[in-house]
Amino acid sequence: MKKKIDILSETPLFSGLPEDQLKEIEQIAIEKNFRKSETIFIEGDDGIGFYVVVEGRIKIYKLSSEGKEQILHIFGAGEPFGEVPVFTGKPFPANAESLVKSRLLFFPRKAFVDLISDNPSLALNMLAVLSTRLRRFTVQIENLSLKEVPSRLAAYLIYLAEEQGRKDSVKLHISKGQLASLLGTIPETLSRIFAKMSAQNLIQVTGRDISLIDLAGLEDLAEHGK
Amino acid sequence: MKKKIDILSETPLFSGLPEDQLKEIEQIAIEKNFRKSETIFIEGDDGIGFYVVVEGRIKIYKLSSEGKEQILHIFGAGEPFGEVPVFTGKPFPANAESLVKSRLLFFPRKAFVDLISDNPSLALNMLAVLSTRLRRFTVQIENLSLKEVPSRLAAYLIYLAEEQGRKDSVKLHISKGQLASLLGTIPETLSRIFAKMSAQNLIQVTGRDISLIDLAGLEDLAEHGK
DNA sequence: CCGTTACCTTGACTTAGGTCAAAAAAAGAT
DNA sequence: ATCTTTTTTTGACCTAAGTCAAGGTAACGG
Repeated sequence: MKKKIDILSETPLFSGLPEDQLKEIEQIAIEKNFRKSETIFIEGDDGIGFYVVVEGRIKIYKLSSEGKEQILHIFGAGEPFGEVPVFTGKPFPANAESLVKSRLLFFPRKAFVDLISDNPSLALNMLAVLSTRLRRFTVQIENLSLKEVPSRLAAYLIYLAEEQGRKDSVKLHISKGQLASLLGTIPETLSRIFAKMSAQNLIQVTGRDISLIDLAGLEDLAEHGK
Repeated sequence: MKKKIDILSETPLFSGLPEDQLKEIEQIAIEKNFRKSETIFIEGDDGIGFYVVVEGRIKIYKLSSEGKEQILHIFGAGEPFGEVPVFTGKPFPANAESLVKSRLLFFPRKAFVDLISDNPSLALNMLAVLSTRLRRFTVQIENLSLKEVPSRLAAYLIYLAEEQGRKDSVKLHISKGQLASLLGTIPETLSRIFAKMSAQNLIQVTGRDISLIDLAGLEDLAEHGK
């Protein structure tokens, strides 16, 4: 089991900060544990602080009035989430739920704002985190509105391959149903597209393991359409 | 013609800052002027600074490989844009173009980061700006993925009515073609939906002037589907 | 090991909304 | 005003992807 301070020093939000400041940060952090599928907050809740994932996996999502889910992010170890209300003063704009048993650190709003106020590096780190998040949303909007589902899936597989440091196979860390929700579609459609891409010899699917057979083909599919 | 410093004090980014700091900020700002339909930056350009709109209107957008456009934001007086590269160090994730003749202030990256570094209020203001932007993107993703075009249009009209402080009529400040792009659709579809909503006596359209005849009906359409 | 539950796939069908083409209407320019 | 260009509308058509329904497969607790 990792120590809190080790996680802190590894998260981009706190990277490059001197030891004594990390200790201060650790002081205000409160550990919270969640089992699988627990709600951490829901849309409209007042945000009295934000979280950093120590271990586990958290999904941030929206629900339509008919119950369809769109996943906005899936956060893992070292990633902060729920910061928006800290700086806007408005409620959470989305829901958060643990996908697996998770250990989180909670940072109360006021204490954290005080910390940022006399710590420019921390402020700049947080600005970088939020800016990176804006960048990702830009890509997500582009995908949803300008690309078709097969292209989104191809792009996601390529992204996963880079993230996992392999270039010929990837392992999904979420169920295919959740992947459908992340890509802005439904399980039936995703299943059919996996089948089609397999038939075209772009990939080979075995449960959650996916071999990328034709990376160039996938890149082409991701950029231009089929 | 407004003075630079008046605009600065009115923008949320600089609100609440003491006079002498505003003067410092003004020092580093460089005025730039653009005619209608000029490119300010394109996706992939290195961001050497960000902008604040003094007057005019700027669209931030993405293009698909086939040339379809998705507008991400339309910014008016007092609003900053192009800040993401300042804090991530990566290139612009989207394109920016003037919709009309516009006057901007440009803030060079380094000078601005220095300013933020010894000015916690400015840092917190910038965090609030970015957080608000994240919130808006959340809504945009929700709209694109969980709502149909008529609902998005209804929601947009309601938003405009609030913004313009009237509750029975709004005036579009962009062309219907641009509105289509903002809503993630195409002009033909938007035109048909305007026609249908008029037939249903929800609205009445006269050029860019739109009367909101049945606000309750619009709200229902925006929340739940047709 | 077996039953239950959750997850995934496949088929038949429907539909929102996109494409293409052309006309009509507005907005600018000379 | 009149011509030109841009914007908007309308019609006929097509297709990606959603819905509904039913099996199949894998995962899990007892």
